[in-house]
Amino acid sequence: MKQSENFFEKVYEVAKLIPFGRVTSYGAIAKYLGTARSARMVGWAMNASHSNQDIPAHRVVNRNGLLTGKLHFDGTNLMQQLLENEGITIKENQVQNFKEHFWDPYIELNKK
DNA sequence: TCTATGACTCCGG
DNA sequence: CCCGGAGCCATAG
Repeated sequence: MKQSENFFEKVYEVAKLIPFGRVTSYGAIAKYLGTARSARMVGWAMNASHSNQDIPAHRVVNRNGLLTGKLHFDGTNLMQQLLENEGITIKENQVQNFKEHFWDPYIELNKK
């Protein structure tokens, strides 16, 4: 019970730390949280983030930069528009130059 | 208590 | 290079 809340809270915390115009992957967050094999759980946490609008879930995509969670947003292209609004180009539900926009919490938050 | 499912990833053919 | 299957772990039914 408490652990799950802590897990969710951690996911939210990391999600909030994602810089403007940057994106990361579920696996990267999971790795940072110490549950690298639970990338799916990160997605689950995002699903629960509906109650926390402060969570920029649109900045979280799969490791290919694919907007897998796009369908989980209200609109059909809301996620894409939010990202494009941050200067990120989306094509075919995919983040262009994903490698350049990628933000790895495990590295970025650790080296500092 | 057990089974099914998923906003993922990795590995093999 | 593209496609399919298995692993992983937490939540819901």
